[in-house]
Amino acid sequence: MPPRTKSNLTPSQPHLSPLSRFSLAEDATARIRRAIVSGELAVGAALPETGLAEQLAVSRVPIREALMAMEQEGLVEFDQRGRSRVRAFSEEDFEELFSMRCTLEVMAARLFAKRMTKADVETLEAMIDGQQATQNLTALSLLDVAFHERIIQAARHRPLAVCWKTIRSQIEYWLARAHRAQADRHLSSVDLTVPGHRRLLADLCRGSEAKAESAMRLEMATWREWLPA
Amino acid sequence: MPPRTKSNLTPSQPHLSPLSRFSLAEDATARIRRAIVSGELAVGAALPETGLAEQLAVSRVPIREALMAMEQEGLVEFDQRGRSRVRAFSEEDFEELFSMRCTLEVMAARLFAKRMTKADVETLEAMIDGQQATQNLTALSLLDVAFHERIIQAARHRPLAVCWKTIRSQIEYWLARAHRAQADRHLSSVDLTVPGHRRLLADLCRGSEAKAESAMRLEMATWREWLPA
DNA sequence: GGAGTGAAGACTGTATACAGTCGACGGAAA
DNA sequence: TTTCCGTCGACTGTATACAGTCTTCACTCC
Repeated sequence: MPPRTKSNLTPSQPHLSPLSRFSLAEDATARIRRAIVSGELAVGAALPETGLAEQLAVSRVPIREALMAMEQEGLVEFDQRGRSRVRAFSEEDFEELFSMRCTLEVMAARLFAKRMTKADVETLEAMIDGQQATQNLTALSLLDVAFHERIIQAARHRPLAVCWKTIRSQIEYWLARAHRAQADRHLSSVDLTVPGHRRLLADLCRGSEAKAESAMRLEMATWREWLPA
Repeated sequence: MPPRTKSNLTPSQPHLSPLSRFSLAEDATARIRRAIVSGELAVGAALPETGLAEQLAVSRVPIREALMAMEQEGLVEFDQRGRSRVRAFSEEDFEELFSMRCTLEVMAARLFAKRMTKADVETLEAMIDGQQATQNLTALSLLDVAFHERIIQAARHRPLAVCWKTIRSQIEYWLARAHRAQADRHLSSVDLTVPGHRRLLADLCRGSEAKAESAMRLEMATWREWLPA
């Protein structure tokens, strides 16, 4: 690295994206989310602020923020007294989650068909290639969700993105849960996911809202059937 | 009130709903929300935690919670440094809000057609009667939103209710804003709202999902046209 | 034995204290 | 005059302290 004097630090200095500083609250949120999605924290487990603060070696303040964020994501629920637990999902919860996802993703598909850019498509293609190269099931499910999220981002619709955030973690939870339940059966899931995504992307790119909608409905139905109850 | 001795306090004591204790954070949220919706807090105004805490005579902790909740509701936004401001809405924001509302309410209408109970319908009818009796424009707009929220509650779909909560306050904001802008023109809005709601409710009760959807789309279109940009 | 009672512990809600960052402003040097 | 630099003030992020509530459980009194 060349020696850098003050005079080298001009405003036009390129390629130095600002340091991203995560707060302790954000870190705690990510850590707790991962613990719930992975099953490390069992369903119904109590989440006392003091205990979590001790484990994560921070004060209760960032933990409180994290728990409130996780409630918004639907992974944590509070009782009347303010105590939080890992949310227990019922069969009905899953059906509701699925129908909500369907509604939001169909809306996203129509918007995508109208608004997509070349860069969007290239990014998505690259993501599919990344899925192709994956053998790890957990990683594949995360990439799967990330792919759909990218479509929603490309829809460039702020309220839609906010709504999506309220169900995204729950979808990850269900996928991870399914994988844990029958890791063996799904070893071929790459062969299922990748062509499905390629076809979906191709249909979304035709520019027809109606075609985009039906393609997304097909993708949703596939996901629904694939996922055990 | 009859004198009450300890022996009268049996578990079967009726009609004493538990005291609802609002936390300072909830109170602060409601107060700040009202201030933004009513225009008391101007668009773009800084919302320093210290200042709000002083005004509301609480510490910064409940204020922080309130601001985070308001961000989720879309009325407050944070900059990179964590400072919050009253969100500024653009014309595009309004269009996005409207299309999101349309998607969610159509979904709710279909669910309502399937799941409504007699009690739901009676409640909604009573709400319409309440609107009929209103002359105050601000009160009417709140009742209008409450009516639609009641339909969504009757849809009994948890993720849908969560998504609705992310846009509800923004809708109230736009309605209040419209009323402030042209309070005179809308003195006849009762005559517009009440029959519209009656017709909507009647169509939702026919039990046909398709009819419910088209009725709700009509209601949304009416709202859209009625609301100035 | 059973119901009432009181003290202890666990936990949240709220307040206060502390630390670090960023921007504004003003003064000094080129 | 312009630029650089340092100080100050405002504000957030985090930690710690305090207060109040609910549960539990043993104990006492009937």
